[in-house]
Amino acid sequence: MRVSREQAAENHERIVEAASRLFRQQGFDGVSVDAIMQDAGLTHGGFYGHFKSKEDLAARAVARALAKATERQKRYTDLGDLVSDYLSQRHCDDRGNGCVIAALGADIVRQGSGVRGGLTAHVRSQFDRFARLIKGGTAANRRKRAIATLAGIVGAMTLARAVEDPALSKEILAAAREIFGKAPGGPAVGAAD
Amino acid sequence: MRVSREQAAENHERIVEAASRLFRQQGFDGVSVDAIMQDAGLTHGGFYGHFKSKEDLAARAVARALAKATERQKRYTDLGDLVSDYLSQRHCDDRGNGCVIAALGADIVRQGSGVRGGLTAHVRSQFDRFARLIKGGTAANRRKRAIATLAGIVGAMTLARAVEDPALSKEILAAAREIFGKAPGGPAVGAAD
DNA sequence: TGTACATCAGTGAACGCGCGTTCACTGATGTAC
DNA sequence: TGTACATCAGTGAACGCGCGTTCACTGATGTAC
Repeated sequence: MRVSREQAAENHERIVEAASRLFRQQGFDGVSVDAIMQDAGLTHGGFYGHFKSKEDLAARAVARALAKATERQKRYTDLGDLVSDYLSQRHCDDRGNGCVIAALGADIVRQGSGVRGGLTAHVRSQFDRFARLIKGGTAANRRKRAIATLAGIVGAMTLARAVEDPALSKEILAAAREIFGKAPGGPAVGAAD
Repeated sequence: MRVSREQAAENHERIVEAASRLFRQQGFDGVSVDAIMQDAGLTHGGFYGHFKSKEDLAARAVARALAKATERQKRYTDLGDLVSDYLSQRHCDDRGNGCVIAALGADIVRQGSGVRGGLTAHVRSQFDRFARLIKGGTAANRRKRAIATLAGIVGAMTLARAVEDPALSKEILAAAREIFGKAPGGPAVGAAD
């Protein structure tokens, strides 16, 4: 049963959205093409009319999630606010709609160039964005602190999700909010607090 | 063909070692029971004489890797040295013998209690170890800095491995070595550099 | 605007394959005398 | 110490299953007149 071109385009979007969420929740290998199509309200047979392969969809789904993240971050003018929201309990509990790097982490290195290339560009732009939000010090110092800050919040989220004990998880998030909210590693000029 | 009890025990160890390495290299889902047994020089049929299930082996393999990591870290008396070695190019290139958290990262949250419980205990002891190596500040401050330091090095390794560009990867490692080698977030008492 | 036909998005059965797991069997090891 | 037998670690064929992917088909959509 053919559908209209707009309907087909809408279906395409729904598949990418479903994949983007499900991959982050359950990993690339933890979600089948059939599960994605069902989530999008379709049957699995139509999949290859939209995508070359599951890997092709993975690259598009990751790109979609990264683009959304970039868009969402544009509203922050203060790095501390960004870090606080990133390290929130809500983000920790909602893997499907959160940071791709924290959700898929080590799996990314095992993916094809479609996924890894998109992620590399995103990481680069994140460093630039963070560096722009950091005050004081040389440009080189701000860049190093930007790198350390992204690494720190990604690692803290990974740890907070990995541990079984909710109290320990909350402690990790709180400590990381405190330390990384200030973009650590700046030259200790003023020596405040 | 029955083998001696010592031989059987040795085989058991070899299976755990192989799994420990292969899981870190290729992820839990990326390695089959057959591949692990072949790597250990055996055939797949004997697997269930040694382990209840693949998940059971995963828990033991992770426990083994974590125990080895703990043992290896006992030699460090300086947190900066530990951080430098952790963030070395060698560790970045050798996932199979490196940090479990950086190698399996987000996959851990999707594993059973056998894997997650072991990891939780390990993370706790790592925080204690790091806190003991940090000088200055209150105990509470040292603990927060210990948490931030572990998060930072885990996240930096995850990022350095995820990006496709080797130059960017090296830059991430270098920046993180510089920032996290000092256990950032301490009270700025002396204001050195 | 209305009709006739070509197009093609989506369906669901089917494919080969590799997975985790089971099991009857083998033959060297361990034990009892 | 030597012999006879029970044990059991490891083998390899086989299991059911779910996976990614293919394909003949359907029927509403889009197009040409």
